[in-house]
Amino acid sequence: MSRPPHSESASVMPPAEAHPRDTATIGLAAVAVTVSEDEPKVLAIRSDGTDALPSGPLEPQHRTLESGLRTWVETQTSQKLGYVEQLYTFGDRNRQLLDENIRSLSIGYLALVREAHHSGSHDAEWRDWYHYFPWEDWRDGKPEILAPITDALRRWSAAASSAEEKRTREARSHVAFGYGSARWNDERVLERYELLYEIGLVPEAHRDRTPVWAKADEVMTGADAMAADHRRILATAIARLRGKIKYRPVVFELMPPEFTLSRLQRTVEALAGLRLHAPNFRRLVETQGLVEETGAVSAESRGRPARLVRFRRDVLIERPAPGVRLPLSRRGR
Amino acid sequence: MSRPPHSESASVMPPAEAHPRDTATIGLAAVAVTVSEDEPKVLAIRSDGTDALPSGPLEPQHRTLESGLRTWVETQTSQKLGYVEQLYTFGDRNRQLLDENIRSLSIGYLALVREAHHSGSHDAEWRDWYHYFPWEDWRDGKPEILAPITDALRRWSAAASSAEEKRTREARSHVAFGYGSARWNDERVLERYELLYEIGLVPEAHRDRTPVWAKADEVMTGADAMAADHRRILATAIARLRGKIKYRPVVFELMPPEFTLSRLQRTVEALAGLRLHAPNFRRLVETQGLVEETGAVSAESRGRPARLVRFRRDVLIERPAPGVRLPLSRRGR
DNA sequence: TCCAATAATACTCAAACTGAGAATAAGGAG
DNA sequence: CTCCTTATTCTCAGTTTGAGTATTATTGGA
Repeated sequence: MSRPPHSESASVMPPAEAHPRDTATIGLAAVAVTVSEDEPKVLAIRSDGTDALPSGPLEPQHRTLESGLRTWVETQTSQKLGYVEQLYTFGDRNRQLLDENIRSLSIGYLALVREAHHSGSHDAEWRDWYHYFPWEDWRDGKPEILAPITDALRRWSAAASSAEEKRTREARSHVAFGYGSARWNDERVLERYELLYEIGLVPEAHRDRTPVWAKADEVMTGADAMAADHRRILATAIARLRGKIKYRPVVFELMPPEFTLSRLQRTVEALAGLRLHAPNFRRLVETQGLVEETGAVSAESRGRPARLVRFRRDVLIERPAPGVRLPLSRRGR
Repeated sequence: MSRPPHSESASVMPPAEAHPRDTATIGLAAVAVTVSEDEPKVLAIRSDGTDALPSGPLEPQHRTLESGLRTWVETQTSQKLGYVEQLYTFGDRNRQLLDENIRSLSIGYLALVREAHHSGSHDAEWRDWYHYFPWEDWRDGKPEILAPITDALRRWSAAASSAEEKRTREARSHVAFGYGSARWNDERVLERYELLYEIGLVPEAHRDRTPVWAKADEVMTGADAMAADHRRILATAIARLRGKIKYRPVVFELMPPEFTLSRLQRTVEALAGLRLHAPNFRRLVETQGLVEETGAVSAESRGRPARLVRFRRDVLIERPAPGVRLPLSRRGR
């Protein structure tokens, strides 16, 4: 009755017959992130109006999934990637089968890039990720685009067909966008995007012909869409990164070898889309032993010069799971 | 120069030509977890000696990846799955191409099952996951199998060809297995397994013909291997689950509708492989408002009867990211 | 030259949270 | 009735966190 497990290792299981019905094309898509001038940037390919992530199909000459991804990004953008981590494998949401028997999947990756290389002739560009998600940036207080969003969410809740349904819609809206009974949570990026998609406030939903509540003319303006499901992949990446900086020292993958604590703080703020309380932030970084003195001093700033520090490699060994917890400041909350 | 992004959505990009060189078979594999009698169990298929996870190839009739997975698990084990989450997509580690042009990937999933269904005629069985990872269970103090492991790790470090290499090996061993300068970290399950694999202390490494340091006769006894890369997938699942219970109320997916706090505690302990301090555990659960009184009382235990509680659904709304942080007890540390 | 603005850094304090242990409560078995 | 077992409550010191205030070191004018 039970079939043999999937034939991943031919050394254990006899290989399944290679039958065209069982195949799929694998897309590889990269969310390459850098922070420059205190803004989070993502590597995007601009063509005919819509932006896309660097991506391409997995090919036989790619030794591993990750090397295939690196190759695609390099050929498309001349950008070398540093830290790379797999995010998620997306099924073909709208079942756009290429032909009857072949389906397509895409594997999304998060990549962190220290030095943004300026692509010369390419149509690749580092773009502020808040162009795609303006509601995610609370560094200067509540983003203005949130007002029309919550208005629409309220109308959506009001349009529910039952009291039960209405409560569910309200609860989801509150949790996702942090109003009413709930607080803003910087990590719920994907949840927010998916809610907007589901309701139809985002152009992708209409383009994909998903059945939605909102009419096409209610689609939100002021935020850029992306090709295919790339904005969903980007949302996944932002969510993952925002979560991860809190328990793993990944921010340092985005910092130069030597940096000041305020530069570090502004980098974290850029990613989290939140302001932090400076004294508490430094206390945290210092007591966690995440950095060490270089002895040098930065001349960058107008005010008091800042000490230059570097990442302490050994924290990876010592601490169980060091990261940069977020000492929030009131502002913008 | 830049190629069009991968053709996931035909509505945006022209579909790439369906070329056999670009295809792959997709395996779906499930780590179905339950906790019964205070032991963490995983659904395994036993055949000819080696255990395997329920798994099978993605097929055209599967509507989504997840539904394909559910179908495979049900046909192979008659077990219905509750909560399901995608874990990771594994490339074919040993490049076992089925033929020249088709490669195989497998997508691993974590599934949580409240009530373990007892498969009658199937060769499927719920097995204690510590059979595969005996070193992961610290509930009764340091597991005995750790002694031979750290011995081997020390020999491996000593066998390094340079002082630099030696230090790296020591650091990795210490971090992974929590001795020397580092503490045991319950979440480093995958790291530990991969280290053992890399060194060759685990039979899979020899079976896969990976070049390893250890000779075949040094392979650890007392732990069960699995087919293909299934033990790696299981390690990924355990690591994910151990991490997740700390910030999301997922344990409740494994609990019956009503339960006692000590049952809840023993479930968490089973998953984390650690003992917790009971008074602090209840304080945590109560102050987080994760449960509510049912009014009823359990007659189960020999001592004082325990109150029955149930999961408070609204915590999903209220709290930013509630979970069960682990108030460890000294014992076993 | 000195003052204002600016940025970096240090210090303080109350509130909340944690780890640990002791103490008490409510049953069952003998 | 007493001991054993498990559940539950309390206490307490130590640590961490959020928030505010103060101080220090520069630069750019007035």
